[in-house]
Amino acid sequence: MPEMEKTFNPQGIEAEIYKEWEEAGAFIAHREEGKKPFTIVMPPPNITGQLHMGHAMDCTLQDAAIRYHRMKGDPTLWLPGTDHAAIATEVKIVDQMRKEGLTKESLGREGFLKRAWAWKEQYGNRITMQQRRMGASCDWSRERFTMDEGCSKAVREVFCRLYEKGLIYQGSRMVNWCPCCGTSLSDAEVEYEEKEGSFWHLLYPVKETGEMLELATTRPETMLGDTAVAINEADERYAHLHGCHVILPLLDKEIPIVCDEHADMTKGTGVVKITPAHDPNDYEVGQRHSLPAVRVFTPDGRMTGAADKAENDELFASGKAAVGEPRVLDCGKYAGMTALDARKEIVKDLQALGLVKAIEPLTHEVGTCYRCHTVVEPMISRQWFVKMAPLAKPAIEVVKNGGTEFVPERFTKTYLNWMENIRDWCISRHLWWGHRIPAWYCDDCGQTIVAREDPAVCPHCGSKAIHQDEDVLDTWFSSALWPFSTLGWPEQTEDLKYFYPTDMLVTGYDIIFFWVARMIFSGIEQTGETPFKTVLIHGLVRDELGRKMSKSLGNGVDPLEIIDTYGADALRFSLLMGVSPGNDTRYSRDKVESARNFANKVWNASRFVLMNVTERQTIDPAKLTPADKWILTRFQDAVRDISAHNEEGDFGLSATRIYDFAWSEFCDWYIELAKPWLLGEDAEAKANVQAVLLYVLEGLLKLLHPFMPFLTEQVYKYLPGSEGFLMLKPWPAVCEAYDFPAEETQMAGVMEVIRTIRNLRSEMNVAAGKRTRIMFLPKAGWDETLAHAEPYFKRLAGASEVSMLTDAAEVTEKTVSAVTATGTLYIPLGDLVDIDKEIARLGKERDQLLKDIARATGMLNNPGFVAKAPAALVEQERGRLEANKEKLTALEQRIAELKDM
RNA sequence: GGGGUUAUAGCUCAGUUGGUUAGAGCGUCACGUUGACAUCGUGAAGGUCGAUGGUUCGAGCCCAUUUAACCCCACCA
Repeated sequence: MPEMEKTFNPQGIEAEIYKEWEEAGAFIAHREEGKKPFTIVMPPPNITGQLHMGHAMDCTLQDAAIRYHRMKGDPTLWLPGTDHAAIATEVKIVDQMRKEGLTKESLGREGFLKRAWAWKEQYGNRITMQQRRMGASCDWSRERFTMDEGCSKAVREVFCRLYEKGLIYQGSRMVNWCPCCGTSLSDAEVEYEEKEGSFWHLLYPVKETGEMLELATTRPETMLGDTAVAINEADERYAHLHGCHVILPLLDKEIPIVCDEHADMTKGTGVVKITPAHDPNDYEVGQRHSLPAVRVFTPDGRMTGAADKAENDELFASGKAAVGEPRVLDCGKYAGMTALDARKEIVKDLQALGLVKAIEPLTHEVGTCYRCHTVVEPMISRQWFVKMAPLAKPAIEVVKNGGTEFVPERFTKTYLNWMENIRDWCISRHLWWGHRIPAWYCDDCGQTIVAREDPAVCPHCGSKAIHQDEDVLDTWFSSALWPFSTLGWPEQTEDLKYFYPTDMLVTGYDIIFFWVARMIFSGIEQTGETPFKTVLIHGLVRDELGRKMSKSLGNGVDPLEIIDTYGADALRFSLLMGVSPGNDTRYSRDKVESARNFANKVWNASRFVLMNVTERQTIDPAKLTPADKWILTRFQDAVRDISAHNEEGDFGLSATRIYDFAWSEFCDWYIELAKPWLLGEDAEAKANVQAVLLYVLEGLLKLLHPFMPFLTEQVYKYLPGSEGFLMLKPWPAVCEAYDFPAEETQMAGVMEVIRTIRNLRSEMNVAAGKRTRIMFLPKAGWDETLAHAEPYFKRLAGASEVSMLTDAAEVTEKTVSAVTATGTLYIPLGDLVDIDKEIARLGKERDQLLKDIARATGMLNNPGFVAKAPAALVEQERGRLEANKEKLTALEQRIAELKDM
C-alpha cells in the first residue's frame, strides 16, 4: 500500500473500490436457510431518467440500511431495476422523432417499438451507472426491468387473474383525458393547479314560459354538449319550471330541465347546465336521469366536426358502439377549433344574442396531466378498469393491524384516507410503449378474449378474424407487482420463497398513492401477503431556498457533479445528517463541504493512528489507563445508540451520533489523551494504548461504513491485519467488559479541568505558547485522579508543572482561580493578574452558582418533586446541590483571600 | 371543505418514551504553524424553543385555543 495522502481524495479511489466490490461479488445475496433475510426491492427509476438529488437521497438511505444489515450478518438482498415508464418514455421518444421529422404513425407500431427498445438499450444503463457512483451495494446479478420477460409474464398473469375474478372490467366511463399525450389517465395522474379563469353567466330561454334562466359556467364551450339543465327540487324559485324545457342557444335544441341534488340552491343562481360527456358530475347526473351524452371534443382537444360525427354514426350503425358511448355532435362553424378558441367564439356569438349576462373573474383548480401539465379533458371513453373496493379492503386491514407499518407513522393516515375513498383504477393507456393489454376482440362474434397465451382463433366461434386491443397498461400496473415479479413470481422460485415478503420499502411521500398503495393491494391479492413490513418515507430534497428542484426553475443540482468535486461519501453524508424521517431537507453546498471535512477528519485520524500503530495487538484490560477506559465506554455507548437508530430507520440521528463520536470524542479528546503515552517511555503502556486506538478506530470505521462506504473501505485496507472487505465485516457488538462508568466520570472531571484551564488562559490573554504552573486543591476522592492526569494537563492545557495543595493557605502568589467539580484550581500569572478584575470575574461565577443553588433548593423543598420524581433524579439533584454548595464555599473563601491581598 | 407538516441561535436544522443547565453544522469575534488534519485547533458571543391558556412536582416535548408559511386530498357549476 502506498502511504496515506495528507488529505482524503475520493477521486479515483471510489471507482476502483466499487469495481473491486462488484467483481468480488460482494453485493450478491445468498440464501442461508435458517437465517432471517433482509430484503429491499429498489424503487425502479425510469429508463428515461437521470440521477437527481431525490434519487441520491433514496439511494443513500437504502444503501445505509442494506450495508448495516449485511454487516449484522443477515442474508441481505437489495434488488435493483428500472421502469419502462410508459408515458414519460413515449413522450421523449416521440419528441426525438419529431426532430427527425418522424411520427408514430409513419413508423408504425412495430417500428416504433423497435426504436423504443433501442432507446432503452441506450439510456437504460445510464441511471444504473449513476447509482454505482453513489456506492449502491445492490445485487446487480438480479437486476430487473419492468418489461423484461419475467415481469411481463407476471403482468399478464395478474391481468388474467383479475379479469377472471371480475376485478378487471372494460367500460365506457368518464375518464381523465390528456389531449396532448392522447391517452387516458388515472385519477392519481391528475394534478390540480390553480388557474385564472372566468365565470360566465349565461341565459337559456325557457320554452314553456319564455323567461330567461340564468346559470353560470367556467367552461362555456361545453354548452354545445349540454343535454339538460338541473335545478334543485326544493328550490322554490324554480318550482314552476318542473317538467319544462330550455332552448339550448346556438343549436336551438330543446333540452329538459331536471331536478337533481347536484344543483346547489346556495350556489350562484342554483341552476346548472349539464354536459354528461365532459364533466364528471354531469356524467353522474346524466346517469341518474338517463340523459343522452353528446361529445363535442376530439381526443386531441378540438371541437368535433362532420367527419367525426360520420365516423361515430358508422360505429352506432354497425352496432359496435360500446354501451354508454356518447354520440358526437357536428359543431359546425366551431368544428376543428381548439377548445380555447371555440370558447372565445361561442361567447362572442352568445353575446351577440344578448345571452351573456355577466363575466366575472375567477381562480379555480384545474386538473392537469402529471407528465405534460396540459389541462385534462374529462371524456367518456372505453377503457379498462380495476375494481378497487374488494382489493382495498384487505389493504386497509393490513395497515390497520400493523402488518405493514409506515415510518413516520403519520403517513398511515394519508394512506388510509386515500384507500378508503378510492375509486376504480383506469389502467388502459392509449400508447404503444408498455405492456399491451392481453385482450382480443372477435370481429365475427364480437366476444372479448382475455388470455395468458396469444390466441390464434376466437375460442367462441373459431373465427380467425380477431384483433388485439390497441392499448397498453398503465406503467404503475407493472410497478405494483415489483416486489414479487422481480423475485420470479408467478413461479415459486427459491428467491421468492426466501426473500418475500420483503422487509423495507424506502420511498418519498410523493409516491404513496401511485405506487406504495398499489403494491400493497397487489401483493395481498396475488401472493396472500403484504409485500413489505416497513415503509420508510423520506421527504424531498429542496434547493437552498427551500424550493422544489425542477427543470423549469433550473435550480436542480446534479449529484454527479457533487460527487466529482466532493466525493460520494460527502454527498451521502450531507443527505443524511440532521435529516429526520418524512421531512423535506434543503440541499446546500455548505452541508456537503462540512461532510467532506468530516471525511477528511476521519481520514486524518486514521492516518495518525496508522503512523503510530503498525501491528494488531490485543488489549490487556489490566493495563488500561482511565482515558482508555473512557473512550472504550464512550464507544460502547455509540454502538448502542447507532444500532438503535439504524434499527428504527432513523439514519439522520445515526449520522449525527457517529459524527459527534468520531470528531468530538475520538479525535478531539482520545487521540490527544493518547499522545503522551504514544510518545512516552513505558513500552507496555504504549502497546496498550496502541491496541485501544486500533480497536476503536476499526469500530468507528464499521459504524461509519453504511454512510461513508468508500472512505471507510479505503482506510480499512491500511489497517494492520486487515483482510477482505470492511463491508463484509461484522457490525460492532456491544462489549459489556468495556463499560467503565467510574473511569468515565473521572475523565469527565479531568476534561472539565482542562477546559477550565484553557478558558482561564484565554480570558487572561495568556500567549498560546506560554506554559504556566498549575496548582490544585483537590476535593476528596479526586487527588489520585488529578495526579495521574498530570501529563494531560501538560500536553492539553499548557501546564509546565502541576502541584497538589492540601490547604488554600499555601497559595501565596497572585493567581487566577476557578472552582470545578474536582476541586479548586490556581494558575499563578504574576503581573497578568489584576486583583480587582479577578474578584469581579469570580463574583460573576458566584452569582451563577447562587442561581443554581436557589433553583435546586427550590426544587428539593417542593414536596411534590421529592415525592413524585424518580428517586434517582432526586438523589442527583441533592448531590448536585451539595457539590455546588461546596463550590460556593471554596469560591467565597477565594474571594475573601483576594480581598486581603 | 377535509387532512397533514413546519415554526428552536444570524442561516440550515437535530432534540427519541415530559426530568429542570436546549445541541450541532455553517457564519461571527479573539487567539493559534504543540510532527493526523488550516478540509485544522482553542476559547467566546449568540436562544424568554411562534403566541396564549391548561395538565403536571416539573413542558421545547402532552392538551386546548391562536398566528404564520407550506403540502396533500376533495366533483363545487
